[in-house]
Amino acid sequence: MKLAVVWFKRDLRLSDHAPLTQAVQWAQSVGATVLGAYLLEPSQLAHRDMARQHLGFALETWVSLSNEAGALGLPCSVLHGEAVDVFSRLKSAGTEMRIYSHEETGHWESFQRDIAVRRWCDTHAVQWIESPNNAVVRRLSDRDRWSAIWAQRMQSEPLPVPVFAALPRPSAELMRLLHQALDAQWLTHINMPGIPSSCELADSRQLQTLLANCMPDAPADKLSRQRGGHKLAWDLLHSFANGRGREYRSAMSSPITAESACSRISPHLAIGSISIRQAAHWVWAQRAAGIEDAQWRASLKSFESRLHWHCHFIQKLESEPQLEWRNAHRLYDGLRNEGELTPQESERLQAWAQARTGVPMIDACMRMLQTSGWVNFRMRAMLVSFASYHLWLHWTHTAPVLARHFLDYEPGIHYPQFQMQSGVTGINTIRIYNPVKQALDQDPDGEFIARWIPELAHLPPAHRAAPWLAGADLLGQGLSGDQYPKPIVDVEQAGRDARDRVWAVRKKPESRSVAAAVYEKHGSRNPQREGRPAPAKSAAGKASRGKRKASLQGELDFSAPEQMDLFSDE
DNA sequence: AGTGCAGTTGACTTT
DNA sequence: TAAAGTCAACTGCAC
Repeated sequence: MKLAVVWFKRDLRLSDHAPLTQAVQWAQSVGATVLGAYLLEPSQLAHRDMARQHLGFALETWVSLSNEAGALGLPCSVLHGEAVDVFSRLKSAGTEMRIYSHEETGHWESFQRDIAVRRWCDTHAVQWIESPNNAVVRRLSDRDRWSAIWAQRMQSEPLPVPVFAALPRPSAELMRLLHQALDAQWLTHINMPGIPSSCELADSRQLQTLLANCMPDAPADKLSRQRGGHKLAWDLLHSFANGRGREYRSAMSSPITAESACSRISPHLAIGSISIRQAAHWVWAQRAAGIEDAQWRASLKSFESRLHWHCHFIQKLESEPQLEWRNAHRLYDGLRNEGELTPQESERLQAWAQARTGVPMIDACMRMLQTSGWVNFRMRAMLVSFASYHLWLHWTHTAPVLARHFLDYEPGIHYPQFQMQSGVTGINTIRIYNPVKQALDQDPDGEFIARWIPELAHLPPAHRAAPWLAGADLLGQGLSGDQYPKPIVDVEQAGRDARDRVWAVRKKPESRSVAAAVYEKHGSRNPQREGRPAPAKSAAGKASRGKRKASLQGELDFSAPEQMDLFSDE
């Protein structure tokens, strides 16, 4: 008896899924049965970055995949247990087994889990065939070549949903063996005739027990987060194209306009209900139709570049998984406290995480995130900047907090971004966001602050960005410490202090050579972004400045590469 | 009309 | 997708 297990990880889709396609091909050639499996692994669910919303979104996506797959004739099941354990049980059903999956770029524990699975497969005569994920390259030796690989991978046609009809149905004998091997409680809601459907999955007592064990302290799922399922992902792209995204490029910066002008497909990309290649082909199809509107054209271009950057960041974690817990540029080690928090640090971390820093734009963005699981990129960068610079907290303490809040949490984007926004990569410009300036720029009417911090809504709009500057007469009218806190730091002073401390490291003579090594391994080689000569100016003084700049370009220019950063697609 | 000057703008540099 | 600082050109206005 032959069995091909398609191990779905963060690639919950049926189309453009190479492992699934390959499994079906093999199964047809040797008469094997294909089983689609989604694993709920206690050790992975217990990771500090995981929250119930992630599992909720994943299961919604899985249910839609599983129902469609069932209708097409592919049996799918959720299997509970550690990966090696689950595969051992499947193998013990006496099958000749193969595992098909994508290469996963995840956090350290998933990396270790994959090593363990690989070792188990090698010693148990099980073939595990992994396919590359999007444009991420395993064992990339030369960063210079990466952009070309991205283009090559993206340009090939997305794979269609395989035809399952010709596959042998799982025999009663196989089903009996699987049930026996997995034990009834390990095999949940297989989508085959006569077996309960998966729609009650998220409410099942089994799952609640599992969650209670793995995430005992996790807050409840977010009620107003986006919902999962590949159909919803495509709906988002359609509404984006039908007007919502027209002003994407100019509207993505303000949290007010970004909410609807951004594509919002990022959670779907994170769980893989749509592939980067599918999204890229969608963009190109829009463009092929011819675009009259300059604004929409610019927005689409902007959107496409984010698909590129998505993989660019994940590639960093793929190439150096230690980035999850170690600075890219080791000279920054020890700058902030990585160990146990002092009581003061702990208080600052709590205030930030609980949206009571007393700095309205920070707290407003954190509250939006807490409620919905999403805020636009610029505001995410500001939240990280504030924690890392003004509050002087090490990113290893703050990254898990936002990981649990981001519905679109993607480890490969999250950690490189946290390092970048904390100024510890050495190859990126140090960006210290001023939350008061951001409030005035992105929320000039104080509308966003009033929405998320009703305690401040009675203040005149001009005072909402920095209520501590408001006169005593205004403060007396109900704005007091017991309603909305005073700022826990002096924003101006803390920003200056942080800048001085980070630049002190950056200016050390040995810093430059380490940065060069970081750039060699991780830096962006996008020719459109880098080494572009400044446009020549006519005036003599400007020409001489231009010349000076040009002469510097032979050296490693730390400000040009990596100028464009993002947490996720917006 | 031309000059001096404070204030503004924009390009560019520094941190 | 930073923010602050520098510098020169420009502007509006008073005289």
